[in-house]
Amino acid sequence: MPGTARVDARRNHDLLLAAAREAFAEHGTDASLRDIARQAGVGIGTLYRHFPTREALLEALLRSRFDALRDRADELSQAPAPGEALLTWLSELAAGSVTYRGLPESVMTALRDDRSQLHASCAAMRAAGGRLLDRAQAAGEVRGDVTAAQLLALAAGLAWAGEQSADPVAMIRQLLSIAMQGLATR
Amino acid sequence: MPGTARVDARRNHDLLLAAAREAFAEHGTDASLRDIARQAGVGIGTLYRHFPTREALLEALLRSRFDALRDRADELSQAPAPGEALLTWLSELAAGSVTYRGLPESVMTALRDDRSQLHASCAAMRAAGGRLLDRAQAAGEVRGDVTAAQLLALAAGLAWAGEQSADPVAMIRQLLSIAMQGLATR
DNA sequence: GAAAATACGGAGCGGTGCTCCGCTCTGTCA
DNA sequence: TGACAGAGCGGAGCACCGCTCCGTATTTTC
Repeated sequence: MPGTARVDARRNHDLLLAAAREAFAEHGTDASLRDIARQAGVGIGTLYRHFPTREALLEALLRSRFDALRDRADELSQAPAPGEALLTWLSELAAGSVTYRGLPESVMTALRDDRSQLHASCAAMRAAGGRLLDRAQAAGEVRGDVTAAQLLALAAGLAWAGEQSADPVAMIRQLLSIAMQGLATR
Repeated sequence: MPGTARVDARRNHDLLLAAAREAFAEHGTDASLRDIARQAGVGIGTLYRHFPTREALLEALLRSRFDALRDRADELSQAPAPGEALLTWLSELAAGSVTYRGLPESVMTALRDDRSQLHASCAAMRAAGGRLLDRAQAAGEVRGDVTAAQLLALAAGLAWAGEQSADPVAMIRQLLSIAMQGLATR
């Protein structure tokens, strides 16, 4: 998309992205889209033309991060200890969830709705996590009765619980510790 | 409050409660209050006079249930197996969370804000769960580094994850199974 | 039946997401 | 360089939201 559009369009695109990043960071993923347009110095119509849905805006902000998480999973699937690798990946996944309040909900919604602009990158990330899970299960280090969807739901649930707490990072770490012990075989 | 008010007031109170129960069940805890008033055949002002906040409405609908859960915890604290008792209680807690979508969030919000009308009953329930937890920890059946607040956050997080899934009941059961194994000592 | 107390209802305010369309500005081509 | 097609812009407008405020209606009391 860069280069192919008019220069004013490209400029507004970038201004909107910057404003959205700030607004989501401050007010969570349900920040006012009007405020974002205002902050970008742009009309509300312009925002909707560049990003027809809120998911499209989130996708533009998060795609690279989700892709990185997917690559990270593939990288970790070469690690010697499959169980440890899964723990590492889950930790990084959960850690990233604190950037925008409401992000776990957005991810779960995107996974449920394949028309969502966020769907593709989330699904790719889940698939990569699933491969990590499969390997840990094959190695006998993780309970066999757990699916990738459940794993993602678990991570999202813990991240959500963190959001609700006074110290999200500490809460997530503790809940993750419990969850990992719960995932281990017997 | 029953008997002490005007008969029309008492009637509208009950109509509102019935409409709210239905609306929350259908649309979750963030159902439109205007719709609830409309459904009750009452003005929006009347709704706000009877229930000044959404939490007040929820409290009226849930107080008895929370009280029952508190009593249940006290009853279970006499059970022979403290760990099993905790599992039973958590299961019942999580099971109740599926009645209204968004309920886990309401509970966590209420616990965080002691001015909320829901706060008292939620806090009492958490305290009762905490006693159950203490006993399980004293018996050496549950990890010592877990607090009542974390336990509630965990339960709410799993319930929230269930809400996001296609089959909430099955998802909650599975996540709870993982969580319980994670809570057990080593 | 009159007076006092209480409750009612909805217009109205500022906010939201989202659409639609007249106008502006940019890139292109003669 | 100047004109023109069309891509891009912006905000008025719609329907909804939570919430307040106050003139009116109803119930209770005397």
